[in-house]
Amino acid sequence: MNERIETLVKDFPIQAFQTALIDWFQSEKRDLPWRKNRDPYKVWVSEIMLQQTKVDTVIPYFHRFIDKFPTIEALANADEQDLLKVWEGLGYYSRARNLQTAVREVQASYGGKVPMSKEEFGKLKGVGPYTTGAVLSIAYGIPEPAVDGNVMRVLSRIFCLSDDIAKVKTRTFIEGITREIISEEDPSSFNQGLMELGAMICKPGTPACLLCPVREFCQAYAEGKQSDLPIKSKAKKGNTVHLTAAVLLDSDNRIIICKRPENGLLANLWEFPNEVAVKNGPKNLLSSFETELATKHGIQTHVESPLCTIEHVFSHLKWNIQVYVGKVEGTIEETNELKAVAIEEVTDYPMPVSHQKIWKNYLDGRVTGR
DNA sequence: AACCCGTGGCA
DNA sequence: TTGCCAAGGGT
Repeated sequence: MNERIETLVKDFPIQAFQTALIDWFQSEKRDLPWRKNRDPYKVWVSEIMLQQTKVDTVIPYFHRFIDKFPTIEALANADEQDLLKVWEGLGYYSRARNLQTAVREVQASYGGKVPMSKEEFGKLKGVGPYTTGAVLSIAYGIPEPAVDGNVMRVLSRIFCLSDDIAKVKTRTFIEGITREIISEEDPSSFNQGLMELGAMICKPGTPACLLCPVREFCQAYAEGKQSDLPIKSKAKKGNTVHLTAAVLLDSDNRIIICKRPENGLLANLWEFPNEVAVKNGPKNLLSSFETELATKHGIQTHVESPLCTIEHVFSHLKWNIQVYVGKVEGTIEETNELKAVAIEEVTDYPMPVSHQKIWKNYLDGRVTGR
């Protein structure tokens, strides 16, 4: 244990803190679907879904996911497109693909049973330090820290830490603190208690200290600094990318969609043909767009009329999409990356929310006769 | 270490 | 409207 952690923990009433936190968690915890049992697979799925995602958003996805893929075997054998369709709209799609890679590894190397050692489990794709601690403590009762944003905020206030919680080093440091104060008897309730406290009481901004079960242990509260902690450096805001896109119909009124590359942003999801817009006038823009579609997909297109503008904000960039309606000459040659599908079949394909917006706009326009 | 990777809710 | 935030991990 390093010297700074030793100093912080030396006079901290560990036993009393554990009892207050765990008792509060036992009586106040929310009734969440992944808390119905300790099936390591279901705990694992929930923890992946909850990464950077709110509980209320995850709940319906969790139900649909477990309904469709109830076991490790079911997920391991699933088609990736079916998997992405269930994940559609949840974001961070590599989580889903990494999870499938990981359960296949569990099938191949661990007889289909989620491994209990942090070395083995933590090595799996998409499983980092937080998820390792969360799954091992909740499913198996192993006293391993599970330090997420909640825990960093709570412990920054309890111990009055001014470290920047945006830094990886700070998470490692707080894991060290947690290792010293975690309950060996009930690490599951301890870890979940810290997170539940962060979510329900010890919120960002102004926390509800008067309702806090561990207020008497909180140094920030004692010093009136609870609203100034934790320290978190700002993320730089992303640039805007201007795109030109089109809903294209072939001579059979089928819709042209294409598959995104297998790596990077929105990997392997489907979308309407689009290109980065060139910085020229509208006429020039559209003709160069048609040229790019011909070069890239080998399709002859006629972009005809504007449909809508879509603004879509990502965590690290923004899309501004000028959308048009147009036609493709004849029928296209379908490939793995390019398809012409019936109007009713478009939503069978996993699409990012930005392109779902485009499709909704197109269908609304058809209904109103635009 | 810094950047990439989604989305929706909310002050 | 804009920025911030949410049970992070990969590279």
